[in-house]
Amino acid sequence: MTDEDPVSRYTVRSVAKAFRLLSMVAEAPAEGVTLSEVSQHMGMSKSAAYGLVRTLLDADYLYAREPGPRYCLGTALVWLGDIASRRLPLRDITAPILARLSQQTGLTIRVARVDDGHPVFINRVDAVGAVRFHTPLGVRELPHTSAAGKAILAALPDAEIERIAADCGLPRRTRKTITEVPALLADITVARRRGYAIDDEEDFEGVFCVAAAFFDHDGDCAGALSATGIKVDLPAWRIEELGRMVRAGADEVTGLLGGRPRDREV
Amino acid sequence: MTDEDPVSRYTVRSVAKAFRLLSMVAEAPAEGVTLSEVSQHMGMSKSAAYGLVRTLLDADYLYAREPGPRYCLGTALVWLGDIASRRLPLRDITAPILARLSQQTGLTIRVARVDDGHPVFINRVDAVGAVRFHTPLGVRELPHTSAAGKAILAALPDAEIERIAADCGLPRRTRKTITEVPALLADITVARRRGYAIDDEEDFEGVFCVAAAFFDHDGDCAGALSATGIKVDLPAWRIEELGRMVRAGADEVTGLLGGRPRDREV
DNA sequence: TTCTTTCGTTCGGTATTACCGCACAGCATG
DNA sequence: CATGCTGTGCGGTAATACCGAACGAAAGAA
Repeated sequence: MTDEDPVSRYTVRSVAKAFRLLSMVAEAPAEGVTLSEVSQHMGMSKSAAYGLVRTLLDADYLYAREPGPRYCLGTALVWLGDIASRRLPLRDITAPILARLSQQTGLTIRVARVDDGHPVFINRVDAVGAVRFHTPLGVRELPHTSAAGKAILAALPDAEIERIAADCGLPRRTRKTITEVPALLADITVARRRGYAIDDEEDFEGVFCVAAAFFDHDGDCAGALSATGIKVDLPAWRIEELGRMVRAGADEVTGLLGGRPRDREV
Repeated sequence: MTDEDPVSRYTVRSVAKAFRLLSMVAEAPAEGVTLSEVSQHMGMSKSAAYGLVRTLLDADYLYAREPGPRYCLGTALVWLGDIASRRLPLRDITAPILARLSQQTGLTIRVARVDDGHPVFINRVDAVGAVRFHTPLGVRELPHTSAAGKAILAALPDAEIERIAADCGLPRRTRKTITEVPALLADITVARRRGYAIDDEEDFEGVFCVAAAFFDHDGDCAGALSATGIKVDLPAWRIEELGRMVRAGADEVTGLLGGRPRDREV
């Protein structure tokens, strides 16, 4: 066997397998998975899967739900995830601003940080009584299908945008997703002038987002705030108002970061 | 070597080590840990620690913060923790009640589920502008030092309380921690009559908690709601009012669970 | 009922592997 | 310059995690 690419020489394979297992459980239905499903999806014998699962159970990374047993994500992950998210500096700084925007707008407000041009949402505040969007945290999202992603791209030079677009390939998510680089650049040019970016059903049908980026002390984009709602609830005048509010919130974050906004025309 | 107790025959040791490493990082300062600290605390060579860390980095369970590199908990844990906590049935049910209580009281409201008589907090809503308590989620807490723990104990027969007390040994946390079984039983008897439990600086100096339990369809205690504040802000009349509000919130949760409250006198 | 299937669990044996020791490179600091 | 830290690489070997087979139990079919 001379496979070198899939894992580096230094990768501890058992650990990588354990993480693949956790990802599999995370992507499976909430009821959990059975041991046989694990062994099948992981391509390993039942006894090997059993050992892995037992290890995860002992560490509370999984728990067994009767009947079945069906295995679900355990409380140790709640613990680690809580600590990890609390330690993200952006989260504490932005939390009160998220809460205020959520109250003012009655919408779901999220904050993303930048990861190589891609947005990674790190916190979310659902407005009371609002529609709940099942948006994951801690995942690198596509930059061209979300308002936050486009707000982040807008802070980069066009050449950089083209590089990122080439990397991820602008996959289609809905009928209205922008899948061509020129159209993306045009949309971002408009966003730069306007001061906020818009996602008009480009990620999910019927869902509308408004987002604005904030900047750190180097003038680099550190992330974006976004407001998410149902399109039918958002006439043009409301979007304009939302854009101003999100823009103001993002500028406030920039101030708290001790940052200065980069010139709009990059 | 004939050690059998520390790990069962089915434990995948590398994975257990990876989890110990994550716990270590979680308990270390927020700035992260260096490779040498890892190898020391884990009792393994630097090269072995390097392999583990590389594996965790590749999976985004850790990320390297410059300078140093110092290793911190990564976004994959935010992702998994978010999914895990969203899938806890109690969390969705109680979320709006937490938000309402937090607004009404201006305090931090938490919800715990039961794990063998111990409370495990699974969600928290900080009131805007309130003091932030650094209370972890997803961890089995001591039953006798928190209001939530005592509210949960109050739903158990005295014999069961004595067993749990013997298990964890009632360790002291502050000057006012109850460390003797008779005093604990007396405190819980009062809580049963009153309808809510109190933690009067028994876990942290200066911190006061009020909690009430809720019940599932079997009449078993499923968890508790608690309100946490600074003692100097809470005169007796306010505590009484808080107790009524928390009790009402917990009863509401009981209703949503399709449950019926167990008879107070167990 | 009885047969059949499928589940989770357990146990040796062996091929795989993860670890230790050592050596080297990049930075700081003295 | 020397000296103390880092993190990074590479063999060799002891440790190990995996496979395959088998068992008891439970669920479904005849």
